[in-house]
Amino acid sequence: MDKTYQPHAIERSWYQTWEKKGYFKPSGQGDPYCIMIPPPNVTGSLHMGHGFNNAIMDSLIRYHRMKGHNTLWQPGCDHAGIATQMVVERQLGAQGVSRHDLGRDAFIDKIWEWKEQSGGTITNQIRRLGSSVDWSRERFTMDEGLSEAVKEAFVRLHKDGLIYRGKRLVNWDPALHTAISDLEVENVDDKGSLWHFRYPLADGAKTATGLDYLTVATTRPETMLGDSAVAVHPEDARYLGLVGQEVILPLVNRRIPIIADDYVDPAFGTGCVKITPAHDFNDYEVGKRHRLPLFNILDRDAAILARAEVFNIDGSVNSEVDASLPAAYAGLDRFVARKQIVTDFECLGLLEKIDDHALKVPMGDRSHAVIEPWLTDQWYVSAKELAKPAIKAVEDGEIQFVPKQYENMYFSWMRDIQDWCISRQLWWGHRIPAWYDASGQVYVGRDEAEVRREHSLGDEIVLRQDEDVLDTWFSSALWTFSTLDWPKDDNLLKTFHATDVLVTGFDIIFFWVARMIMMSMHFIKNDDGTPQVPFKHVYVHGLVRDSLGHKMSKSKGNVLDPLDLIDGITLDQLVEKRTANMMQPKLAAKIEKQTRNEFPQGIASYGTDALRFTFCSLASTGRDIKFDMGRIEGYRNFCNKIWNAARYVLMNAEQQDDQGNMIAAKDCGQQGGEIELTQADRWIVSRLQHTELQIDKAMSEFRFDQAAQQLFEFIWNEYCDWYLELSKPVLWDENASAAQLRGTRQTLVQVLETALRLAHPFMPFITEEIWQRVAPLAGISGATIMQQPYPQAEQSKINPQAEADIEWLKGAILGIRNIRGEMNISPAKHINVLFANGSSDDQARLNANRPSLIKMANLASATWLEAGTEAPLSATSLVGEMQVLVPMAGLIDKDAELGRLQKELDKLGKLIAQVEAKLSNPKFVDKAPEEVVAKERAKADEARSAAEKLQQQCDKIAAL
RNA sequence: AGGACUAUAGCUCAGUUGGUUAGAGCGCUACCUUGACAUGGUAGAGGUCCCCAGUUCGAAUCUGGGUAGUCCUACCA
Repeated sequence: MDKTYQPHAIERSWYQTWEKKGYFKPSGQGDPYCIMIPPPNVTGSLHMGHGFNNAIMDSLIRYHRMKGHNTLWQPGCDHAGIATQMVVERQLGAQGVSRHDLGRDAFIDKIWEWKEQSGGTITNQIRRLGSSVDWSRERFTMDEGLSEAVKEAFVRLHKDGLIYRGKRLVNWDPALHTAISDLEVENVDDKGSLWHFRYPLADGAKTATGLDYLTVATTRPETMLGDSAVAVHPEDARYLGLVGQEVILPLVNRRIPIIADDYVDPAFGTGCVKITPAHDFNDYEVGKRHRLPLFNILDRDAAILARAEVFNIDGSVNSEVDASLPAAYAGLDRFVARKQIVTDFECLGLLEKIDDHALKVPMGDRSHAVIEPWLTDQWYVSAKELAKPAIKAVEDGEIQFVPKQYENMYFSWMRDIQDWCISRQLWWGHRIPAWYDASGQVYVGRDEAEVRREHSLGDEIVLRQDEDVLDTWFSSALWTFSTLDWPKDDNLLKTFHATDVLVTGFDIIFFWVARMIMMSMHFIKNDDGTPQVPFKHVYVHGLVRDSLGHKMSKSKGNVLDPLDLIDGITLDQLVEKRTANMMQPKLAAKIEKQTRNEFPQGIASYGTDALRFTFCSLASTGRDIKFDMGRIEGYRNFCNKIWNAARYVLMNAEQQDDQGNMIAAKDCGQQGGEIELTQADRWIVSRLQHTELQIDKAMSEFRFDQAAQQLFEFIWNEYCDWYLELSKPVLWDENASAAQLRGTRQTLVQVLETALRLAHPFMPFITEEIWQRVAPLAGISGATIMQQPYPQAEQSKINPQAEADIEWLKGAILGIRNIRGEMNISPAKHINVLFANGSSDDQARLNANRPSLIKMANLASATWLEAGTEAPLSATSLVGEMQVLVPMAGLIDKDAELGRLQKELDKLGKLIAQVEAKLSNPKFVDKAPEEVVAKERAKADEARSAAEKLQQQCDKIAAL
């Protein structure tokens, strides 16, 4: 083995081997365990969030696979309608071609081309992350099978009355020319204005204060062209008499009524609200209540129409209204029209004032265009009914969120869920399985033939399929079962559904998690006919942020590619990567500066295992993680530590014990005929059992950080720091018996072999690489560590006596090292140490551990001082009652030792004061549980006795 | 506007049902190339657990109120 750990030398080849040999496929044996990968966008590339997500899922998958489960990790990608279409349109745009130039079919072909070309990026990244997904079951939401599932779901929901088509206000994205759902709208803070317009009263009417106009305040002047009323609060005394009368809408010269509605807040602005039902969601509701006509004044680009399209609120055309708009605005973009209209009001003397106003502007999450509420025909899923069982499943604990607080977020959204607009005016996606005849009558079916058959439509009737496609999230909502061959075959579905855990970020709980629950429970049934949940647990992890706590995003230029942490990247390459293809090239300079500042040396190569271990160690309670380069470097060092520990073990154990002398793993820790175990051997085996228990506990609670921590501490602080060192005096002892040597060698091997299995779910590559060399020494044959059983603690191997003995030994060594370190005694100096005032147990322990003690504390001698024998003047450390004495002569300065003792005494003094304060409080003694009081008493006694001994020592030295 | 979450060492974070001398990694200081490892070893320094009240024998932990930050949902024209 190389002297240092070189991750790139081992990772790729192991992954290829695993994949080629089919180790990622379900074993077909044991209880099923299944995770569905949250499908990344096919044309994107994985970022740190995916790396985090994958690290957790693969840890769970490998853990359960080793536990003997029939394990499936289902991979795949999402077609990501809008995002993907935008990417390809942008590419075409760079060549001066629009999608309309190509036409629908050719454009879709282009997207497929791009998907073929870029889809490999993600699968390569998933492989590099070591994710043990079953590639043979890889799915894409636009695959034929999944497309069938989408059609099936649509048709059935429609039959069940849960999908309908309707003309309503939707969030219209004027840049992308499509409707989007509420969730795809981001409300962004903006500083705007509140314009106060005067609307003259008709027919000479006057307000209570004698004015001949009403003043309305608006943030969107241009929509006044579509006003169909002015509303006041029904109890607003100022305007009571005017309700039912009319105002003349300026510029348009339309008479519109003054209505009374609770919606109006009399305290805000003037208490008069212009009502534009076709361009505002609240006004739409008001309009519905008052049966007002809707004046649609905008086209799909959000430019002003020449003539308003007029509908009543029920969608019928209102022929009584003259709907022509002032010609001056026709064709103007809404923001241009806004300026013009304000100017025109001013000219008419009808602009009262302009106030600054903070508001939220709705923006499309993809296009960042200002969203326009717009009246169109769209398809909707009616969500209320679907939500009911989905809410109940979480209430009943059939689905559990981890951490639990996310359940509240889920409930609050689900209990107030709105219908879901699922149609999109895009080309890339699942075409809606609906057909129209010449009169506009709509028919829903799996295909045209079915529609004709079911509705007895002859060939003479021309049918035209709906041009629209479905929201990407519609197909994603079916992911847990559409990937398992639904609706064609329920074999896999019966085995792996409900899946075990969904691992995801909180940002898509509404988009995806909630909808998966609704869809699964509608379509999939348990054996007893009850609705089946898609997964039993939802593990919600936080976002990965940069070192400053900022969200990573391309436009900020602070994204990290997990592969760059694995392989490393030079500074120049990183800058190049972050500033290439910028939407706003101006930012490039800033990003470059920031990057050069944060990574002056570029990024070193840390390897997959270190990256994964870092993610696991940071995965605590669902909170966001600030990615800290110090952590990954530390865990790369941890890998190196494991690597070198293995080198040491192999160096000592290879070609030493043939198979005949091998003890079976299960006997490790027991005294055998040809094997003699030291207390250190029993100790490390005992500590290993504790570690196994704690890791199991952590995994059952999704506490990957604790599992990682346990592993780290066991391997580094116990196995490497102590056990390996304790093995040296045995292995290097010329007088050691063959049985003792075997005992230690085999404990070294077996604990290492077990620890590798323990660590494998978190660091798959290094554990496999080393295990291949170590397993044969442990008498284990097997092709891969992946298929070995996960270590399980055995109560019989927990050995409190051995643990106490080694704790004693550690205490003595630490005491001596402390004196050595504090007193600046050269590490090269072999010193003589005396042990005094101890029990017979102490004496026995000294005798049993003398060689270890001498080696690890670098002593010349360790001598038991018989009672009554005068000790030379010494620096002192205590192990319980026993004194460990380092004679000062020629080594230690008197004042230095006094200083050191005083420091100890100060510490003890504080402790004693603290504990005695408690104990002298009668309320504490009376009320606290007895064992707590007893513990405090013992603590006080121990501290007092120690202080007393150290004080004596102090006095003795001071007296010189 | 409502809600959630966060605040612990210089930095990144653990800290279970209230009882720990409040921990880890990184960084820092000193010493050390000793036959697994300098991607290392040994020893050490470093904390008013955001603030204020309360409950309790006892609070980093529970309650209330602040402060600061992050986020979600809804939204007043």
